Amino acid sequence: MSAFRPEDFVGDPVAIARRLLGARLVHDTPEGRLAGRIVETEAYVAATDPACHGFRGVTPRSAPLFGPPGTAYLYLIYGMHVCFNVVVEPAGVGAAILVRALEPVEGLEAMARRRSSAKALTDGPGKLAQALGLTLGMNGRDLLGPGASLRLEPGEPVEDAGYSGRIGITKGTELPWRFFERGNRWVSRTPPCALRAVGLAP
DNA sequence: AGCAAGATTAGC
DNA sequence: CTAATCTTGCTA
Repeated sequence: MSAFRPEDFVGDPVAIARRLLGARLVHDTPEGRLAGRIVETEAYVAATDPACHGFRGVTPRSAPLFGPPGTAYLYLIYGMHVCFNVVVEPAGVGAAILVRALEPVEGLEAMARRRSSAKALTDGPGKLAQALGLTLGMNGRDLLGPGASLRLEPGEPVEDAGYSGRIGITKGTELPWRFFERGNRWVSRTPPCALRAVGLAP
């Protein structure tokens, strides 16, 4: 596989979230190329999922979420952190994969500058957005075009993946829609409640 | 028009 | 454990 096609992001959103592990998120900036391997994801689906921003239909904020597959959907959370998602499913459906963690691959120095820290570069949704310089202005962009400065590229599939309930939400916690590469240091720690919610712990 | 909650993070 | 910080979307 040389490049993603829109149809790679159509199908079961949960399966796509799992499959996205190992793909590369690349941002070409004036200071150089910033890239990371996706090691933690979560699926959100408007139709059935109360935690999804599109659950109550299209709103000004969630509009990009209803775009075509391979679109970027970014939003501001807690008034200060940007979160990055990849839209999946045909236009109008409203589903996306939140990228929660990256393993830094290229441009570590620039990432550290943006983060003003050498550690904790990309081990959280807000942190990776800051490290890669992702902003709300990138909302609605196509991530699959070969010329896109912000793009998604296929990578080696992740063999050893774990799953759990999604983190940091209050609705839909029982859905096993979070995926991560086992043993990767950039994956955020799984709270016990996220395991219990999906029956993985007593 | 007013307000509570939020797909988080850093710092004490 | 809690403050920070501000937009969104509901309720009136």
